[in-house]
Amino acid sequence: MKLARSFYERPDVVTVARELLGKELCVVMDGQLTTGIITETEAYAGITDRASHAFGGKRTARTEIMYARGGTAYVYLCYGMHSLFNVVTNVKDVPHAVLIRAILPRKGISTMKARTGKNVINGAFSNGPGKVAKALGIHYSHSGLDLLGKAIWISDAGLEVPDDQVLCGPRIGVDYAGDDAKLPYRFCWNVSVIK
DNA sequence: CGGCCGATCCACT
DNA sequence: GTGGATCGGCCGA
Repeated sequence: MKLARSFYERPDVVTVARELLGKELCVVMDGQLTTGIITETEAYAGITDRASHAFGGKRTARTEIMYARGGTAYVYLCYGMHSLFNVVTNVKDVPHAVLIRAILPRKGISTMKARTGKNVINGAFSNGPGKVAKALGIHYSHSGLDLLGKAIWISDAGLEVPDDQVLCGPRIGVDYAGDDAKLPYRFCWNVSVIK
């Protein structure tokens, strides 16, 4: 069942990041359906969060998408070669977002393998935000798409994600953010217990 | 307009 | 564990 607008528009981005674990991210690109269970997320808490692109209320052509209403896709290019996919949360003009860092591929696996080439190492797959977007066919030009639309949406797969299977800790790659880099805004569902 | 840098990934040692 | 790839976005001049 597709998640409703109200799921994304809630005020606490950290809660949304936690609850996105176990949900199914579904994407139709190039006529191909690919989906995966979300296993790792990070919250970016808007204008007060030094690690966020919207820190200090900054608005640019790129970050403007973060100010859209909850349930919008924010995708941007990192290191000149990787698209990173985020879920915009909270109401319009509050630039909160959740980065999807890892998924467990579910449907369209052969399509994902074709897109990512030989990115299958030690049994892991689609772990890492750049690889997730690549496997799902998401490009930074897709930034701004509605998550209640027909290209990208998220479903409640009916999976239970108990607290004792969830790791919570600091975010990755945000050392530049000072004290905010230490905030426990990263959630990881321990995949080894899923099977 | 020039220069710096990044919410990363992979090959290689 | 480490360094290179690679280029859009952002800022300062």
